[in-house]
Amino acid sequence: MRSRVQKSDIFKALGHPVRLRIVEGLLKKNECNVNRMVRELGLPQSTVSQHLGILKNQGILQVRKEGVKICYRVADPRIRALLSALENQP
Amino acid sequence: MRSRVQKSDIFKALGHPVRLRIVEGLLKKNECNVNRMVRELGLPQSTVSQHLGILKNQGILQVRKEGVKICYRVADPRIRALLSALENQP
DNA sequence: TCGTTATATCGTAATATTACGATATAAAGG
DNA sequence: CCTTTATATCGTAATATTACGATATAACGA
Repeated sequence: MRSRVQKSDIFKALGHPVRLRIVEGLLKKNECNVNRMVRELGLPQSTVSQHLGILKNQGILQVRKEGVKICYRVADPRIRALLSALENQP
Repeated sequence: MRSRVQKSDIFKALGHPVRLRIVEGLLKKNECNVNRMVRELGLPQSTVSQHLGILKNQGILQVRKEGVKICYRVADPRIRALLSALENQP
């Protein structure tokens, strides 16, 4: 339940370089399946899946099944705003 | 120094409920010394100091000495934008 | 100088996270 | 049914974080 997710949990979930790369990639691509992320990240499948699970649990990502493939996308609209807040003003 | 801080490190630093409370309090008050934060947070002084150190190391907080007291404030202008990005429409 | 106040750092036990191979599950195609 | 492909979960060793008392440091006032 996203209502039970604390604000600090959102930050915590994004506070890992791999997870941040996943989220940024998804914002760019809109949607991506696990295997493609595994290839692009160059990390073991179990590692990527574990990170995806964390992001999903915080309500940051959302899942859609497409046959055998599982496609992830960013579910929380605040995430894009969050990241662009870091890009701007040095 | 801030140039070496990864984006995910900013999120990581904010990804703890106590540190987030500290930062939010400082954004509200503009500036605050350690002892006052200790009183307001109701946590041991060493615990608060440890969290302040983490926030300072990431360039999120900045320090000013005022006699014996050490006053902290938010140094990184992106932090306010970051937090308000989370407030709005979920 | 001494005591007090304010803050940081140390030491460390408890807890949490991370990475990753091994294994499980489940859909699709033959 | 069997195999392959895609993904999740398990088990666990290594590592990191957390909380907090104890201790150190440093400035101030008496």
